[in-house]
Amino acid sequence: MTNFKTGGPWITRFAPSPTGVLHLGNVRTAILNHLLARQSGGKFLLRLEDTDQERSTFAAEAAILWSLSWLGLAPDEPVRHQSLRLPLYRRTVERLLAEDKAYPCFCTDTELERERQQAAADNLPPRYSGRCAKLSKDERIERLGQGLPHTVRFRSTSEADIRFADLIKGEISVPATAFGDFVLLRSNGWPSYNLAVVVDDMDMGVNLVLRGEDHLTNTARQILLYRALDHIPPSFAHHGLLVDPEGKKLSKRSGALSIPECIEMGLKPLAVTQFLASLSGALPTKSLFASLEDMARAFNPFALGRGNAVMNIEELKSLSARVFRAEDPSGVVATLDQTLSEDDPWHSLDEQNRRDLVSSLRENASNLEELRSLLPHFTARELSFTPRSMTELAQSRPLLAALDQALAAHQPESRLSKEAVAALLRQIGEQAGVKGRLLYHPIRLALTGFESGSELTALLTLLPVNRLRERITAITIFPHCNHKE
RNA sequence: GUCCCCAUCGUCUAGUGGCCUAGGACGGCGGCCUCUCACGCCGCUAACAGGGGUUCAAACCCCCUUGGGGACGCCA
Repeated sequence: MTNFKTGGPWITRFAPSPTGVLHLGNVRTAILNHLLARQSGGKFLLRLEDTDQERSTFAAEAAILWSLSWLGLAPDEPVRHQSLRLPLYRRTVERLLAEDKAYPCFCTDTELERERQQAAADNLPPRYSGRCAKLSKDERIERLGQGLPHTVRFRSTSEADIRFADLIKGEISVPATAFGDFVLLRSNGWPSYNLAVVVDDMDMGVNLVLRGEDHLTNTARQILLYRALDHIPPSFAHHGLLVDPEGKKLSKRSGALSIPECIEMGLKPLAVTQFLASLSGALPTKSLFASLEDMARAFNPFALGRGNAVMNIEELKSLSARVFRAEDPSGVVATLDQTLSEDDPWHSLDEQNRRDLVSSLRENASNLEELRSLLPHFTARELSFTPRSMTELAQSRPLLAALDQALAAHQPESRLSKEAVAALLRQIGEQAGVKGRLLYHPIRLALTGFESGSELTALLTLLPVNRLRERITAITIFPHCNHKE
């Protein structure tokens, strides 16, 4: 039997319909397909299922492609559009028609709707009755001749249950009665989902279909189609769905984040991919990965979980913060170089200083935005204080004077070493007769304007001596009061 | 309603009949570090849904119950 070990290399695909933005549920499927293809030395393909003319938009298509590229999920072959391959689907349907494996159906929407309501009232499954399947050859020719609008349906009457070995779930059995004759070609000439999927997966050489378990019954339909077309079906693997903390279907407010929203929140793409893959059980959360390739190497398809996965935003955020703190600071430095306004004091810092600043501040931030908001602690030209802080500073005047004096002994342009800072703090602490909070807190306040932040000794090494003294002088002359409190 | 799938700490999971007194991660709680917040480190917490079988032995195999999810479109 084929399984993740004996099969492969896997040619996988992600096949979204361009009808909206990608959310975490969709993306999980894409990531799993991508990692599996990479891990097995196969290929990851991308196909846009834009056969619904009413709902598909170019804006959605662009957003999807953009989101995938943000995640780093580039396909190995050009993106395929189903809307560009209509003749292929049509030819396939004609073949099935000729072999009497499909038939035209002239039932109208209202007729079908009435049937469904009747079935519901009778507590029967809402399925197509197969009325048009029984039409005689002459009746068919006559109606076709009249140019009546019609769909083409597949004769799905199978006497045996449809069985297949799902690579994640194991043996699956779908009863032959689970669905009726389904539509292959709509009355507007466009293919239905099931037809297009089968034709394209065959044509693209896809050998593993990995998708959400909401497609389980579609799989049975598709297997029937493969048989009708004398083609061996690919392997199938169905993962559980993403659900909210209550176990309900993921809704907007329960964490159905879209990728644009993830970007807005400052989440790291690698964190999103790792989180989603680990939610499926196929990747550990403990270690961090440097790249998607790294992740693919560690990816274990055997561990893919069968059940649903509960979306936990806090866990995603915490993973993202870890990723953010672990990456090389130069990327962040470069981003700040480009995005901070030209007159921002940031640009007056030298390269080493900028790196040190980022490394230090990052410990208190979980993403770029938070880091950016901490920057003024160090770079602001003028600090402002609350009345309460000013009281504390006034009381600490002797201490601050001692600090200023001690700083005067150092080169104005230089930055202090950690050791020098430690010695200096000890010295002025003794001089002013204070220690602990009474020593550190006023200094932090005076130098940053904030009551909390990164380690004080690191802080003192980050600014050149003259800047430190400027700040102390500023508050002893006339500090800015923050009236907002 | 019918059919399908799923069921281990709060969450993601390890577990494929004896290595299970059920392991890890995240969270929570406590502590250490510490001027603060965060990071980091240490410790603790907490689960086999219930009931029947099979077996010398069951988290693991079978059945039932319960709970959850999904599917039943000229959407994908």
